[in-house]
Amino acid sequence: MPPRRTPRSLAKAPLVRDPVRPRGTARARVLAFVREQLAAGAPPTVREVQRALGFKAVESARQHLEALVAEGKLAKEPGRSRGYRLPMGGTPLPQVRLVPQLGRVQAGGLREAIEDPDGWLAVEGLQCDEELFALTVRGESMTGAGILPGDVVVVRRQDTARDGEIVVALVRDEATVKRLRLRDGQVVLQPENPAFAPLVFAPAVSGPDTEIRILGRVVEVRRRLA
Amino acid sequence: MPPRRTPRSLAKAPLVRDPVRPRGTARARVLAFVREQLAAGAPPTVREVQRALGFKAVESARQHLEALVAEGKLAKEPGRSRGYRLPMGGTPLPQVRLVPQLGRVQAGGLREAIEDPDGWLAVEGLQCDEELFALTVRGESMTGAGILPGDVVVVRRQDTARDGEIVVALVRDEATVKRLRLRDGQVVLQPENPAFAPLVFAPAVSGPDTEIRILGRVVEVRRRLA
DNA sequence: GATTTAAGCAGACAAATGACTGTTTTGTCA
DNA sequence: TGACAAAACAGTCATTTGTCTGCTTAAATC
Repeated sequence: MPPRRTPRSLAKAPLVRDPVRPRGTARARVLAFVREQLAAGAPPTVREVQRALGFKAVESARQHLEALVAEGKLAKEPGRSRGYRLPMGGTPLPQVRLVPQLGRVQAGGLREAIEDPDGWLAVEGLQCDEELFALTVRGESMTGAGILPGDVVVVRRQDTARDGEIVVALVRDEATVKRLRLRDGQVVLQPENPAFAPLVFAPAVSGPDTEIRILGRVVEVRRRLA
Repeated sequence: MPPRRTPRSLAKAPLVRDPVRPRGTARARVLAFVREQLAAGAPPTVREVQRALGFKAVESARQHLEALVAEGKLAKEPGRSRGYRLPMGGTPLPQVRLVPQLGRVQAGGLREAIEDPDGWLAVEGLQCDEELFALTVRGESMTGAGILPGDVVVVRRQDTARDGEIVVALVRDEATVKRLRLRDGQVVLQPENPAFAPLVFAPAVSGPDTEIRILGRVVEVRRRLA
């Protein structure tokens, strides 16, 4: 809705469009067009469907859309503009959240790395106020916990953690994944691989000034196979 | 904390130092919300941003959105409702796809189970024409491959697989995850745990009539930690 | 030929949505 | 403190957008 300042020529500007090409029934072409628009970033309005299909009346497009909803080939979010979606069989849609995926984390540069991520990861079912990021695991020190090199870990940003939790810690300017152990006033980063030795630190409380700094807790592990 | 970028009034930028804001600035949270909505299927309206961020005025949300466009972190299609997109130069959003998550797979009931899933999983970067589903792993037979009980595997539906791939196979009315080995005309389902024995089958080609039937190939492994 | 049915058309209206103007609050710094 | 700017707020309006009602046309059906 570009009010006063926006020229109308821009307002009517193109969609992902194809000229008139009667392929399939009108209804099938409506469905195909909605799918294209959804893939292109946003579902279309009824009038965009009308123009794309060459209808002379808005209602023609709307009838096709409603018919597709009745057939179960489309879903609709009532009361919203551009409310047509792909049907999900009645089960509720997961709450998807995008999490920045970081390449390399340097000392102190966590915040900068989050600001300029290498990519984005879709994660579900997590609190909206949690600060999350994702890292790719290097090394085989956690294979015993089912975390292999190349796996992606989703990390909840926090400065402290409890005994037994798997954390991402910054040790000597390098981020590593280990299991945290708190014993006798010591902080131990415990690998889950007999070939690796635990890292033991003195202070029981981590902070910006200590040798070790906890960046966060691992809340999810992902692995892509080929 | 490092100095923030200067988003506003670039002409006067040198004189005015940017104030240090609390962790999740409002503008950053607006950007995150738009990204999430785009991943969920459609960009939000200005008023949806307003409600999500808790603004009491629509204009507050709109100013943030326009500022993000000026910063180049968002793009806008003028003249359209829900016209905010990601800029072409930025990091691309993952193409999120929803995959049905199945509870228990009975013999022959895969198609029915897919039709009526227990839930949906957001998966990215996969071909749109692939038929995918998700399963929860039972048993410890694949711990050596980093697949633990309770993990969720994303499976690409296919009847055959190649040697060495991790597959989901239907054996005696039960779906199991194993590594596939094809040797000397035999089909071997190889566990990755010394405590388990491989399952050996005669025919090199699986089908509806044989003892074993391959349901698909594991393409992703996920594990949630508390 | 009359009836029915489906598809499309035309126009109108109300709600949703984007945008504008002006005011108030809030935080920073001289 | 007071000046200043950014941010947030409140209210209003224009455009878009969904939806409704009634009408026309064409094909199928009896």
